[in-house]
Amino acid sequence: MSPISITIKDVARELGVSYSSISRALNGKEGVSKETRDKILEMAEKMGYQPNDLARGLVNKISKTVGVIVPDINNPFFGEIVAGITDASSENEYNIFLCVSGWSVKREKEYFNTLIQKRVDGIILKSVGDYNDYENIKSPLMIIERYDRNQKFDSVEVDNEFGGYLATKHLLECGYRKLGFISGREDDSACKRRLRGAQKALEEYGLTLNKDLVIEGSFSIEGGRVAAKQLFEKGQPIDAIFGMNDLIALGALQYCDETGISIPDEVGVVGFDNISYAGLPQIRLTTVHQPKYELGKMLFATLLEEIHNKEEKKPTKKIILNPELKIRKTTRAK
Amino acid sequence: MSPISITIKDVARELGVSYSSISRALNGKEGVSKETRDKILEMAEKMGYQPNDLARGLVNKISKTVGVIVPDINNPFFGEIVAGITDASSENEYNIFLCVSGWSVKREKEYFNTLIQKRVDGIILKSVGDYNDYENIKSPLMIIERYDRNQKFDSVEVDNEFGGYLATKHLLECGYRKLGFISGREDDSACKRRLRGAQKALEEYGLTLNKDLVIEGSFSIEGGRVAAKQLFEKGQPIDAIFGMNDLIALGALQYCDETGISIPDEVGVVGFDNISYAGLPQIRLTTVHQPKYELGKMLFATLLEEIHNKEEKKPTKKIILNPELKIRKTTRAK
DNA sequence: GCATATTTAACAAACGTTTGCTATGATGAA
DNA sequence: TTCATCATAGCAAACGTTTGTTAAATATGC
Repeated sequence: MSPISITIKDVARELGVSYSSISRALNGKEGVSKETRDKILEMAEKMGYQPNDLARGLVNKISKTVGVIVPDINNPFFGEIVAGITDASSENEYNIFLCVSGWSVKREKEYFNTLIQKRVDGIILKSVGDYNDYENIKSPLMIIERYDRNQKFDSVEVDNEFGGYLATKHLLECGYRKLGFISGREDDSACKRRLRGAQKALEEYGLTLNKDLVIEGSFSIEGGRVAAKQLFEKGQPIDAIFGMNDLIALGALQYCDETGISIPDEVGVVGFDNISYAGLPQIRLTTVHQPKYELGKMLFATLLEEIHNKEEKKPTKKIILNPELKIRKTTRAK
Repeated sequence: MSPISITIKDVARELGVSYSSISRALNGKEGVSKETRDKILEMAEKMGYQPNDLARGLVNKISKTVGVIVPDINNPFFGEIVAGITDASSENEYNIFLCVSGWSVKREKEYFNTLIQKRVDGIILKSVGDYNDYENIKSPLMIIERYDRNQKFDSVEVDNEFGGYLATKHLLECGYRKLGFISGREDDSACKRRLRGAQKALEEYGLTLNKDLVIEGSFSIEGGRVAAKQLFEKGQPIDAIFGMNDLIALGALQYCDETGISIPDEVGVVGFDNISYAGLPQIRLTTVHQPKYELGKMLFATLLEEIHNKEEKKPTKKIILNPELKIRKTTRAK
């Protein structure tokens, strides 16, 4: 009757050698002669020995595991970030726990807790709540799109304010003047900063951001569609929409399609993120590009640094990448 | 100097009680009086005690963790399946390790190994290689789109052959006769079965599947685009394309757009999966719907059953859901 | 050939839990 | 009062590793 799972001790018994030697041989540490090392390696291989990472983690206090919490894995923005993270992590022999909060603060907190219990080495988080809730966390934490006033955590993100500025300025340059804005969540920090950028652009044109024309929707196609409906039904004239992400912009486009509003003549639309579908010939959404995959890679790389230098308290890092305007066919030529 | 992480022993010391009592209290087991139980719970809470799941897993031999290996997280087909899996797992207090093989057999194998080492309770796998490689695995294994001749593993999937049949029959009913097929990978079992269904439909129309008109591409938009190019440049007349997934079909559409081929008059296109973008008003791709999210939920639920009944060897389960044809505007009316 | 340095390997403690067993004290029956 | 019963709580082993320390064996220097 073979054991469920064969351990270091089984190999040791088979070879009549102590298990400390097995451990050292397997980990390439010194203190074993080449001869016994080879013998051990061979036998371990032959017996199909697989180290138990739970036990390893317990003694090493390193689980080679990180947690990733995102609100929505089906939004390609997060999908691509996660792709970057998994690639970077597997290059470093790390595994990731994927947690999808579904925009629920409660679930996010629960996930955070179980990750702590799983003793992950670090966490990469896009919070839907308040980052300050995580203030006294001891494990390394990377923030996607941070905005904690205290700047307690490392973060990697695109310059959202500048992105919002680019998008809005473009609409204005195209001659649109009655801009509506569709945000994702009331207190999403990235949205806030994109709006701040928008305001800047408007001011350059002697305009001002009308709070009435900023609709709170949700970060999804359907959310964009209903928000667009609300926007148009307010009665105020609208000739352009800045959707805070591509999904929202896609939803707005859908609404215009349904109601026969012609794009880009009657109304111009610009999104944010540049998800892959935005570039399809049938869509060709004008949008602000974010280097999502690279963002993911950097998030992991920076987290890993943090993990390695856990001891020395270095100043928090805030890495900012540049967004880029992609002009396509949902805005008219200047 | 507070300890890095506070343990059961710290709580015990604080309370002057043995740690077995702590454990029993925390786990709601009997053998502790209500009085001490309350005292313990309160103190654990106050000290911010977080159980160590590594230690727990070590003794319980259950890690409350499952591994998921998919080829590509940015294909919404897998994205939605994973969403279903994560939702189901979090309902059951499980965490998932997300592994993205990038269609590489080597990476898939490596991931599989590390998952074993992490002592996951089970694995959900879409293999890009041969399932028989996993023949003598002891841990519960769920297969996405299985085709192991020996039927050794449980699986949940859509009836691919029927789906292929539906798509092809639809093209024929619309009057298209010169069908080209774009497959994802040479030996992808789902593709094979979709083609078998296609063959059946062709035969009903007295036609036969011409191997020359089956192109091996890759499961991506770009893959679909170049495969479509190849298909048309073969010189044989083509008036319809069945892309083995929506990404491929989208790529074919893109090629047609670039070369001025009009859809659906000159050429009809049908895809497979019904990813959310296929339904956008600008796209409206005719395709075969798969209930992806539900697939994910069932995959996890079935795996969990397996985990719980690990002992008794039950016959392998093969759950098959029905696909559904979504007729939209990339095929002309009958 | 002897003392010493060095390599190799074994022992045992530790990591943070769970749990079977035992000891203690209280309770109840006779 | 005495004995059996029972609820409560403590002890210690176990899970599968890593690693500091010690012991044995071999090699080195004179």
